[in-house]
Amino acid sequence: MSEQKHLYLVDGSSFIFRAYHVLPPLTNSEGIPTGAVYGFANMLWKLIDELNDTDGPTHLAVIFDASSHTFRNEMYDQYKANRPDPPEDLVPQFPLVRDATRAFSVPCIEEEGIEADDIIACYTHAARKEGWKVTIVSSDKDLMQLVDDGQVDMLDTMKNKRIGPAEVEEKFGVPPAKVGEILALMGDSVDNIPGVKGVGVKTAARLITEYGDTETLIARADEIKQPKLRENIQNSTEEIRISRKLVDLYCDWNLTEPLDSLELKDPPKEPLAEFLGKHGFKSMLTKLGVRSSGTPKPATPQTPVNVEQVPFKHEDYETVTTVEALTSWVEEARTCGCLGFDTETNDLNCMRAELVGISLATRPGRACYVPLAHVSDEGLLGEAPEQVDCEEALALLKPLLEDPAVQKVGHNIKYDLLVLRNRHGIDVAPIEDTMLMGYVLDCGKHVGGQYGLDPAAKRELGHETIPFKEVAGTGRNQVTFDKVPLDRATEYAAEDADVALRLYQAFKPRLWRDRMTTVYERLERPLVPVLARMEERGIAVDRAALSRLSADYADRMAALETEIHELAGEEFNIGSPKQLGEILFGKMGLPGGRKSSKTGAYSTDQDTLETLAVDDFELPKKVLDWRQLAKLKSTYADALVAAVNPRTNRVHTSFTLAASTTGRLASSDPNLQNIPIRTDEGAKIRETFIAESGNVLLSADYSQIELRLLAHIADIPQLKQAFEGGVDIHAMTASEMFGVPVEGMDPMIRRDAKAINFGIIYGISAFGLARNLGIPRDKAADYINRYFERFPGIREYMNRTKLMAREKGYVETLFGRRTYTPLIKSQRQNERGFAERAAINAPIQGSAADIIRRAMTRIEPALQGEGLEAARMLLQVHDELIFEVPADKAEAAGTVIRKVMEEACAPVLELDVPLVVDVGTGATWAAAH
DNA sequence: CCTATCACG
DNA sequence: GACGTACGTGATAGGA
Repeated sequence: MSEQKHLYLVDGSSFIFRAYHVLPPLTNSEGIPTGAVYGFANMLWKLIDELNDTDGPTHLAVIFDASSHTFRNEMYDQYKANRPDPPEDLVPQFPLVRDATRAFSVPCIEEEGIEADDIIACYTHAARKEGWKVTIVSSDKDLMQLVDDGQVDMLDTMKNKRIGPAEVEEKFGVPPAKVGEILALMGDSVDNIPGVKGVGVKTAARLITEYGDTETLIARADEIKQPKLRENIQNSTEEIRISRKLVDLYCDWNLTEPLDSLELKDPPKEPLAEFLGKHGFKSMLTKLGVRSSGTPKPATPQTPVNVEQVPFKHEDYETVTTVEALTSWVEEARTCGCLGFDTETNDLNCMRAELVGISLATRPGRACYVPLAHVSDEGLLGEAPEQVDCEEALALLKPLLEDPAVQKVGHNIKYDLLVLRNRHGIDVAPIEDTMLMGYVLDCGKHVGGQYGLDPAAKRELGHETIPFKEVAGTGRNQVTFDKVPLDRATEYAAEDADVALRLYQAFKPRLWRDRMTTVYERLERPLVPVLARMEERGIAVDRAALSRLSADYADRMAALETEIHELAGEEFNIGSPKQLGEILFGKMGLPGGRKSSKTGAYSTDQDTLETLAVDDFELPKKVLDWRQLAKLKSTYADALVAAVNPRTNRVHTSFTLAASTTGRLASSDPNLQNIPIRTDEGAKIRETFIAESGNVLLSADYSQIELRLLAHIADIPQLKQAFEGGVDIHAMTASEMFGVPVEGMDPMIRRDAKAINFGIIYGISAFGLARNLGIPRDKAADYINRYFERFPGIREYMNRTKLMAREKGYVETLFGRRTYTPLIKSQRQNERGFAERAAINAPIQGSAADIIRRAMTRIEPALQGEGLEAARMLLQVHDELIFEVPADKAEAAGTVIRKVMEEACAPVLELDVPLVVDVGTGATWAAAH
């Protein structure tokens, strides 16, 4: 028996997945995930070392899938089309697993166009012919076809179980040789093998036992007794035949490695020790007889650096002023794979900004600044400092910044992307953004601009960065960056690139540890270039129309002002809430004056003034009108004219990915997400947003997306049915609550139900609902109780969500985005109340935000695929996307856009409710609605 | 710089 | 029983 050769064939792919799911998300010192690699290496070790002589391998190979496209895709285009992508923290482990295999001196075998299963089949057949024993290390059911009495078996190393013909027959009810017939009938939803509807393993086994194979079954299908089954089989003959072909293993391939070359050798110690040491697999090093403290030198020149151990030394940063120095930095950067990167400009607004310099960091502590457009600190009067010619420097930098093998790490890199794209034609890629990493990791923990570079450096690295004011001055003495002397500029600018690189090293392992890599890589990073393009395109406005509106508003305001002053009996500043309050509630003695607890001033907000207006007081009515005009004039008409970029003649907003606690975007400078629409006067502003001639604006918005998500997340059958059937959701709610028929519903009752539906999304309270509807509080409480009675799932959702927030400290969206709720355990009940309502709202608002983000990353490629790249996405307003499209392409583009938006959850998720998108087009934004 | 107000989803 | 309360943003003007 000792002469008996025994080949072990390891199904590499399936094993990686199993190791990944079993082991915790370990990372090596470089922050690269290695959990699956560790599991894999351990298994190989076991196979080599621990099996006894009679069972163990004399020959061994690991088989991988080379690519996802194989000959089966040629046979059937839907094959494995539903396969979700592997988890993000598994992807970088694929090459490492191959490294591990080679470190053990075990051959890796893979072949473009065929699957690991086929390669395994080919080797199995070849070895069997030679009279060898074969063990397939896998638990994949497709491979069970190969099991054979006495000569071929399988080994499930996770369960430590051998699978022979008896085990196969137990599982499938037929001998191994017939397993292919069974698989063809059963189908496989994961691989998209159709099979026959309603046929599982039991039925398949019965049919194959009776008829022998699928062809005979098809030929004699009319003999089947059960009518439904007979019909299904007769209707699926094509599917059965294609399935039979798909599950069949291909074994005509010429072996790339001859059988004998797979002979198991003792792995040479040194490369193995180096591999194990590099990834910190200490227990295995010990087994190998190498003490981990005495681990050989690090394997790569890029020493794994402990971020905190490299001090910040500003004097070590280099100012690059010659072509030679720049060339040498570019060369160094090319080898480092991951480059810290930042740009300096003369303006915070990136559409107006001019590039002033670029900084690079190749490893923590090693960074430089390349000034490109610095002038003397006296401006153009003095002599400019020596620097590389801008064009020449950018020509040297462009290949680096566009090199697909060098990741450019920036903090808020969208800004840098735009500056370099704008007038320099450099498309920086691939990118990483440490601001977005910090945002997904800590969303909700910080407020305001706390994801910016300076606070992040303080928190994550314990480092105080040089404040901008320190180099550029403050107030009226502040200068633009091109006037900062090069030595100070270098300290400041190079530090930013250095910090970005260090933050990357700090965040990357945190992302993996918290399992937030997918959120970052799917919902944040890919949006950066998409938003950059939207901002760059901008949107056209009718300046003349805006100016006319502004003048009209000014006239009407002046008229109102005179009337208001007459009514008040004195002149005062209508725009001052304080003065207005004194007039209304002090001097005139109107009823209902509420003083705010904070400032002690009377409240004069819309609600208050409207209440007074109902009682026919003239002055508050006129103030309301005046306020509306003042708002429209200053915030919109005047501001939009001023925002038109003279270079492009369009308005370019800036979208922030890291602004909100829920995952929504924010728009600023100017904010184009709050352009008026609700009143007729306001809609006139929206009419000034126009398409270029020959084009139309196209608006595509999700209908009731948050309520649909509520129905799905809280699992409310009535809501789900209403959405499924296209029923008016608010009328349905009213009908359920008040027992009135949907037909001929009183609009006021529907209005109440609508307010309640929205209140629920906001984490309803009786007080809030009462105020919103202008009804007594006990009546509002009664409404809420009735709602909970009719839809008990809502209360369960609210309780479940609050509990999750308390126990884990965060809540999450359907796609895994987290919002931390630090105040959920506050002793102050008002703070706690806020946190609870925000916790209830965040999964709903945030899931909607995730969905439109997914759509936005897919829409441009989808349009391109249809030759519709002329349709350009311009704006996002939370549940709406605005495009500018050549008029003759609008219909086709609308079809593509609708499809992408409606299917944005797939393939990760299937909602219990349909998503519906309304599309409209028109010459203006108002008309597109 | 903070507060109040109001535009949007 | 009292406490204050709808969720998420950004821009503007007034006033300390």
